[in-house]
Amino acid sequence: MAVTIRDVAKLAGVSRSTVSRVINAKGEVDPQTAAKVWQAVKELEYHPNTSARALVRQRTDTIGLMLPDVTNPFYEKIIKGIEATTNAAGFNLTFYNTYEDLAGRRRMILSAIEGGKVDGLIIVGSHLGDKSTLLEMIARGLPISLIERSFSDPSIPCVVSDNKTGARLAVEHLLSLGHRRIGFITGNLHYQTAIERLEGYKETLSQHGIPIEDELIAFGDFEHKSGYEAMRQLLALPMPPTAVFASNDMMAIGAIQAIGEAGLSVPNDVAVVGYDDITFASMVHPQLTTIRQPLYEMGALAAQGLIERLKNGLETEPFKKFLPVELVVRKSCGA
Amino acid sequence: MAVTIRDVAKLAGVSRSTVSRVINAKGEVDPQTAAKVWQAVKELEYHPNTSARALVRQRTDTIGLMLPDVTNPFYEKIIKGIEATTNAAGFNLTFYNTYEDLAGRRRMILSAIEGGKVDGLIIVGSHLGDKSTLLEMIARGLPISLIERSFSDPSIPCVVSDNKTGARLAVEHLLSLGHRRIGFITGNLHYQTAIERLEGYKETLSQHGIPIEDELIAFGDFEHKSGYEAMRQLLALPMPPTAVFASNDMMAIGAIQAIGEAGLSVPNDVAVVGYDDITFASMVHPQLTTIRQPLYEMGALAAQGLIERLKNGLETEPFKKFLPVELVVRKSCGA
DNA sequence: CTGTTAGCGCCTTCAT
DNA sequence: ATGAAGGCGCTAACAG
Repeated sequence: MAVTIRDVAKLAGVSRSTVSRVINAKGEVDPQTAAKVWQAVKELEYHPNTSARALVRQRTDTIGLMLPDVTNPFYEKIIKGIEATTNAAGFNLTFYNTYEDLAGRRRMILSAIEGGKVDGLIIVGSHLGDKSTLLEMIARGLPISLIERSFSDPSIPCVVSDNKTGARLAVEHLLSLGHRRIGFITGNLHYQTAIERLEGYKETLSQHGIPIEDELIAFGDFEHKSGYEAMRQLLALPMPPTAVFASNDMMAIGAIQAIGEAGLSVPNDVAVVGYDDITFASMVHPQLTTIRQPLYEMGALAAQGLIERLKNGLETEPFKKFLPVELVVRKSCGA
Repeated sequence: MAVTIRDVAKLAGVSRSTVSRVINAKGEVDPQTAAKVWQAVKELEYHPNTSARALVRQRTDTIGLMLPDVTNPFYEKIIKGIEATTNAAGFNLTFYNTYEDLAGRRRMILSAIEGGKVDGLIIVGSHLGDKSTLLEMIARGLPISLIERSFSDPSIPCVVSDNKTGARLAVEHLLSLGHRRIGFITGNLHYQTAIERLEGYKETLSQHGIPIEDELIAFGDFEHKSGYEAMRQLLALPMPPTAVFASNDMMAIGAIQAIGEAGLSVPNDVAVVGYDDITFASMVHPQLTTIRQPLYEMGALAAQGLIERLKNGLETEPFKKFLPVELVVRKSCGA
């Protein structure tokens, strides 16, 4: 059996409540007794039982992070930002991979929070079809923070970045380099970010008096493979684009592969811009010109907001953060 | 307050123990009452409290996965293999990022298991300096499974792959392509895998009558950046290698970047072989020739072994798995 | 400053 | 087939 608080109490010659006071630094305790208790704790290598503690405290001090897939490189910086913040605040972090399973989402959220597995939840990048579930959860008062998904409803805490401006920066960069036939690879259009970036692309072209050609818009789903395929499609056009803006870096990397396989080179034959600035963007050759989202900061802010809410209860004002993005010029455009 | 088993009992007009029997499918219960209970469960959206349940059952049905950094792409396939297996067996999975913090490792393990956060632990790729901690934990009888780290002690369950043969396959492939000056980029030599791959490189060259030249061995640490820097160093040699074998794919990708920046091309000027076959290996351009470790399977096996141990107690025989690797020929060697 | 007491929500004998 | 009672390990009033 594992060592319990009774064992520590016995060894230290005090009551269980005193041990509890000492290890939780609550209430006044004679320094002498405290020392004896710590001594016993060390000697027995006592570790308070997490379940027992959570049960009586009615909180777990852990936050859940729900996203499609932890192992997707896109989430790296968001995760690091969240992790740093939760760690600093003394919270544990546990991951929930949804694998896009819309049907299971509602149950997952409920079982996580209502089942007392976590005190609150951070949800990243949810599908537009999740709308009603999300609204219901918020209406119930469940402590939830959203990243990359916003609602006009002011009661919903969320942090998003400026996707439209991001797309504009990308397109204008290519325009300034002299490109006029600029292809676009969409993300999965069931996601808010994908839609906003597409809108940004279209609006920017229009503003510069360039007609939008449907054949220059290829549909992807944010995955590497779809970027590769979309690029092949664009390359097969009678008049292929001289530049391509992909809705995320993974697809941009896929596009670069397709360009290379076609015997063409980046940026000489085709310029490529990505989106996100994931770690890999600067690791591939040529290094990717891209739009940087402040992913680490977004994670940190979402975590911070949730933690505040957890500490102060519902009286905390729900926050809405709208973060700026920036163009990062590297090698894939020949700039 | 969250709904508890009392609420369900009251609504269904039965006692709490009956509710417990129904939801856990234990003991005989009248189908009629069972139906009433399920009805109440649904109506109230009852979710059993995880802590209370864990406290009385003395188990959490969750397995911990301890690794340096979940967001490192190397772990993707291992994680997926573990996750699929634990899910299928009804276990939850929680991650522990160690960030190479040797000092904290012992405490993390103890607090996870002794604190009753997890029933058992899978530890991936631990530093050689962890030896005593690991041995101590095993000696205590803690349920732990190791991946990418083995001990001669038969009581320690571990799954590793054949690193020496992997290195041999890589070197022989380059040899067969006519290369004679083959550079090598080591991994972090505090890890078993790095040492074994270095040994494989040296032995293979010797067997083929090629002298080992120290200047052709550059030191890396498994990170992308170190591969880049090691390659620059090799390229600066009076007589640079015509081929390079990197101890993992991330460093190989870094090496390709350095080669490209030097105005040379892969595979025409320098051939490159990686190791691991992470997902990215086939996403970069040119696609990476590499040694495939059965990472998914390694994860699955480690999880399986741990779960068996958890179910059967200590009487389960500790397992040792030694898996084969294979050469995957793609584009980075010009084969 | 310290001990006693009473649960937290659930499962599990033991009766009935 | 069902209910009553006890306790998992811990914390938090309440006394003293």
